[in-house]
Amino acid sequence: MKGINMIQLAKELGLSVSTVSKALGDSHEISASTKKRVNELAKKYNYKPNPFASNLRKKKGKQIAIIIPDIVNNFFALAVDGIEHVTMAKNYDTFIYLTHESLEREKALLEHLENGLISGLIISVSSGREGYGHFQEFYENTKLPMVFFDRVPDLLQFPKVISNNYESTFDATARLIKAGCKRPIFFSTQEPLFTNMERIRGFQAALSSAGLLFSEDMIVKCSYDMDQNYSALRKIFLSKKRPDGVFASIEKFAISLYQVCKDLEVNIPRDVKVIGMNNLRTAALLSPSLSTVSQPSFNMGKEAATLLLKMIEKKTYAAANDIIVLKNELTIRESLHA
Amino acid sequence: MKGINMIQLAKELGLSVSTVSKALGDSHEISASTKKRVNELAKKYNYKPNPFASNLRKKKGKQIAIIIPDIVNNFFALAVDGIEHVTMAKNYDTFIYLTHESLEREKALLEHLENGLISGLIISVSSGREGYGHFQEFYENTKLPMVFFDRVPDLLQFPKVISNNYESTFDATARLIKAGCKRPIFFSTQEPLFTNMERIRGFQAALSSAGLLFSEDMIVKCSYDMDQNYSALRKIFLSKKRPDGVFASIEKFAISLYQVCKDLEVNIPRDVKVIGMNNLRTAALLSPSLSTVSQPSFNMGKEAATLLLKMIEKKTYAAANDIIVLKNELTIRESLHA
DNA sequence: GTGAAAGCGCTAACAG
DNA sequence: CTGTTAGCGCTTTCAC
Repeated sequence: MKGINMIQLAKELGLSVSTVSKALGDSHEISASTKKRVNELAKKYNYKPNPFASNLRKKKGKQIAIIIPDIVNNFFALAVDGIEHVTMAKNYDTFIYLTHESLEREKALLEHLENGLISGLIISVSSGREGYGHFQEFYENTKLPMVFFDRVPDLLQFPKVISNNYESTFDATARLIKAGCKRPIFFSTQEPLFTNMERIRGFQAALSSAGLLFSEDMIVKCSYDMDQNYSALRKIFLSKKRPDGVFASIEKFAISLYQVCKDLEVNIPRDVKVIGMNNLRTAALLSPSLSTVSQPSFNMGKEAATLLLKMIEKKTYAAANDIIVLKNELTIRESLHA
Repeated sequence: MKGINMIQLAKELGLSVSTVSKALGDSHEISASTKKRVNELAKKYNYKPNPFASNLRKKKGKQIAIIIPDIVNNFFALAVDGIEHVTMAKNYDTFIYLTHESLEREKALLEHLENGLISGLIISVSSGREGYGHFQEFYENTKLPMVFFDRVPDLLQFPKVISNNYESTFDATARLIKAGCKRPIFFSTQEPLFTNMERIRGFQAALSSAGLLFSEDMIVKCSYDMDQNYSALRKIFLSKKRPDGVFASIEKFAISLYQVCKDLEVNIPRDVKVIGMNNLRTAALLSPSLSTVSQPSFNMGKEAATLLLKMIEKKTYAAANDIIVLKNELTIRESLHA
């Protein structure tokens, strides 16, 4: 029962392997009747073509990979959901790899994937600290279709799916200011990620357009480590130059902030107004409810996967410069009330 | 540069392919000096063995699969994180498949994976509605190592990683009662999942041990659809026989409940006390902060993967009856204050 | 310690 | 419409 192969099938049918192969591939050069016979016997024996053999022969397969920094983050979880949605529909198998924000890990992963395991790659970058040479190199070595989403290497010529970070951060910051903030700060990642840079640009532009002065210490580099983050924020809120508004660019950051404010009895929104960039379903249930800029994560995943599969199946050419921009959504809640 | 293979390597080295193969595999029958030469040239050319060829030849590979109902759920996201933690360390590639609670999808997936793509499987089941024949069948057909976690098929003889659902639900329910609840209810999944059954058992036992009467309508079957769920809960809280305590067995359920209570102005914890089974980082920040039973999800994933890889690498035999039980953690917060 | 040869299961020319 | 043949790139006897 286990491991019946085409040769045995062919033998039992009194046909040649190649005929069987073509029949199973629904080739036009095979008669309907043989196709039927072949398919029936294949089903009877629960025959499944060996993907290694066929991939080896065809020099490609229906496997792709996702490389993301983290899965315990609603944004990425939703994106994976979106990706899986389309790969499943098209019968692709999807590998998942997590970099945990480690550049080393990301490089090692790409190098590993040069072995030809996959036919395409969806990536959200872990860091821009040392440039994106490894992606370029991967591409040179493999010529594999790659699509980036959200955290994209801005300087590289690859198809990308992003959301309108500049505009939405501009709008959010404007709301912060409108609600009375004179000295809002921006909780930023430590790495020079394009996504984050765009948001900072939006933040700055909103300040300047409201006639407020921007200073470097308005950008607070946060850590992905919750404990470290907590201490750093605590220090800031204990200092005399306490901020009166916060834009938290990452899901985790707003959570840390809420904890700090709770413990220090800093009142949100009276003492400090907050907007968080995230996709937490619980945002509306926090105390106070958290105003959010949420990204269309599921759809970003879907778009990225759709694009990738098109490239793999060559239904589209030279997608290399495609940039798909989706819209973020601003939801004002209690944390921003004047 | 792209696609150099062993034959070319061998040619350039003036060696035979088999020698090169053995050298790269660090075989004892190859001299240290040739090994060195081979490895150096391989590195120089960035040679990567073709996994399809080697998998085909060896009839197995270093790929495994995860099948889970959902990734947009902190429990599963954390479990995947735990799994990836160990597969990464051992250089396994990990496929991810989502069933979205669909039995059909689950069956189709298993059937697909009978093609031999993977060497092992980690599963959290989507439903027990029609038994677990498909898992048994998959095993008969493939003899592949399989490990179940959390949502496990209780009647099947496979290794499992679970947490102490009975005990922790018992304890949680006891706390609900101790806080004054006379008529607590249990928000349950619709499917007869083992996990859930265990929790219900714990719930019932706690009632009976406190001398309270159990009635069938204390078990409320919730939907995974948030909207549907919302309406159903709303109805319950508008009825005259309003519950005074809730144990929410799934992450989403507590969220829906909070929304309903907020909208209906039912006060938590005064009017109804709540404990939720989940791993939300925001539980402490909800209003009121949510008491939780949290599962050791990351570790469950780790244990499951560790066990699976051991089975694959035959370092352990007949693990078929292994059941690893980890402990859940009860955290009391405002939602339960008397 | 090294090499020759067979073949994993499949696909794709090419012939007929 | 069907069959023959030649590999895909690697591992593994078995000789030497």
